[in-house]
Amino acid sequence: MELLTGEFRNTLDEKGRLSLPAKLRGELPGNVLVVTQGIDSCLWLFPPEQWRALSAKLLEQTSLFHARARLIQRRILAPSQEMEIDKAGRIAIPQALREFAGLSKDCVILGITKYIEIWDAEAYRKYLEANESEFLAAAEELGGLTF
Amino acid sequence: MELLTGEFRNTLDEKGRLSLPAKLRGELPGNVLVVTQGIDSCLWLFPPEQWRALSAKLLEQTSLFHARARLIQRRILAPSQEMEIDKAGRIAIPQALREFAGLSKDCVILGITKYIEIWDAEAYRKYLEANESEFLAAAEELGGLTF
DNA sequence: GGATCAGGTGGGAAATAGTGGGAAATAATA
DNA sequence: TATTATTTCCCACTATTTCCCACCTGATCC
Repeated sequence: MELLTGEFRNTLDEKGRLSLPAKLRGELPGNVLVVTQGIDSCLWLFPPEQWRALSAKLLEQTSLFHARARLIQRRILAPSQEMEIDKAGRIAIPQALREFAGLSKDCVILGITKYIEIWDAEAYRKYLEANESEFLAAAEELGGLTF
Repeated sequence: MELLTGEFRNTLDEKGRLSLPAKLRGELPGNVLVVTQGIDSCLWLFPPEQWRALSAKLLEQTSLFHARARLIQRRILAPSQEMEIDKAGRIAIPQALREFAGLSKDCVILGITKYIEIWDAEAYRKYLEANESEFLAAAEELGGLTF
């Protein structure tokens, strides 16, 4: 698996299906992805292997008897579902997740090296707009990196 | 049994029955679940095996002679009931538990890897809303997890 | 330029899941 | 014991999901 990258724009159809760009699909190990709620209003898609690694780490740190742990479990682990990529290269996004991310028709698909994000196009535009200055500040902090 | 995950939204009918999502049902070992009061206003559903393990651990740590222990026992162990899943894939939620979790018509069903939670939809929305900043703080702390 | 191909989109039909409700069985009440 | 209420079992309707195929569009190739 090479690095998953690229920004794409596809449409969610009436049945809640979204085409994964062929460029990304080509880099995936199989035809199954784990879809879950991201932080910020987007969805995260992981290849099952990666997800197992991440969720195992999360589970280690959490106990049913700590409020914070329950919050993490409910917010990240619980919403996750394994979904199969159909013959046309689409995944069906479960309804609860569609609602969470506010997906309507136009979606943005981001390849972020090891996982994929899905945003509602409009929501993503607003997110970028709202965080532009924060981004510039973060970039300043990276100043130490020489290039 | 794989991991039970996914967030679903089903409706409690007039007779107090709730469909378990097929996705979750498929991962369950049998057709019996132990239902009990959870922490926060939700119900917990365990496969009998898991429940035995958890309740045994709870009992070990607790003594009849400590007030706190009795509280744990009354709050978690006592309300538990074994319920059977009917042919249509539903479980009947005992009235006392329905009241505890404030279940009305719309319910949220969460698969949390080893057990299932049931929430009133509205109550869950409020819980998430009330804890959003706590969640973001917790997520920041997870920053140590490399991925 | 026209044919071919691949990626993306839409939709019909069959199968499955979720929901509601009737009737029999059981339990509770007077 | 008669009556009422509750639970259980079963069936039926509806919505959703899944599977499959067809179409459109833009790029490539001859």
